[in-house]
Amino acid sequence: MRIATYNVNGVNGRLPVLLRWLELAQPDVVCLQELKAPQEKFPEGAIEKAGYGAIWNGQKAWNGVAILAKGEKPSETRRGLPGDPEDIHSRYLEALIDGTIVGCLYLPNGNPAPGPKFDYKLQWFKRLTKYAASLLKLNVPVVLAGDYNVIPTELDAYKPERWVDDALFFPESRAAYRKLVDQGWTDALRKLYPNERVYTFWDYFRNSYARDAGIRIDHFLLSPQVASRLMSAGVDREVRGWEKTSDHAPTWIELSEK
DNA sequence: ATGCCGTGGAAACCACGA
Repeated sequence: MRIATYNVNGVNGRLPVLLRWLELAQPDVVCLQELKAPQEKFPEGAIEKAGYGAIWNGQKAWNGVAILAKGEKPSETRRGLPGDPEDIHSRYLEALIDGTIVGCLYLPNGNPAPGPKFDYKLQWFKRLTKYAASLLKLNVPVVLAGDYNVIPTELDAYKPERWVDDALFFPESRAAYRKLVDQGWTDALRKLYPNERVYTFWDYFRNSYARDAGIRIDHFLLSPQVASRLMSAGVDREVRGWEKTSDHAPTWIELSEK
């Protein structure tokens, strides 16, 4: 089973690119972030025509997450993180697909830091960490995939020194990510590429993609029941070079059958 | 050192992103 995560930066503006990539890559499951579309404007028909069932948690203009599954509608198990009824951002969606719990998340950016947006990021992180612990306790296959908006280590940035004043690389952000992983999750890409620079995002400006000035912020965290089935992983980085593309590239993992 | 580009929504600019 191949599971992908892709921050599309606008699902309607990105639709041609998304459909082209789906046709090419044929992932079994896809987690999308930054739909930037209200619930009623999700392109359900086009995605269905491409062979995918979908559930989504939309929001006007910002945020928004979706889960697609080839040939079936994902069975929704959760919409939104627990712990803060005041939080109206659409940043979490979860489904049970083929016996695996797939959580699709879009963690807050947090800039400018410090400030209220950074506080919100850390709060959201805390809620995610608490909820993730409860998922681990289930002792079932769980994949937490998405845009974590965290550069975990210096190995995950083209020029780490450029990011020291950024919420994605603040010590608190990295510590929060480390604390989450240390519950017992496996960072799939880093597990398979322990010493290599693997990027999932390149700025639109400064010719970043051509210079390969990227960062790794889209991650897969695997529960032990899934980690043992991890066969391969990668980034479809050529998609980042397409016309009218997102600033993120699709990232994926391949799991063996149970 | 810098939102330099891009998206969406509202309004001929602004918020937001990383």
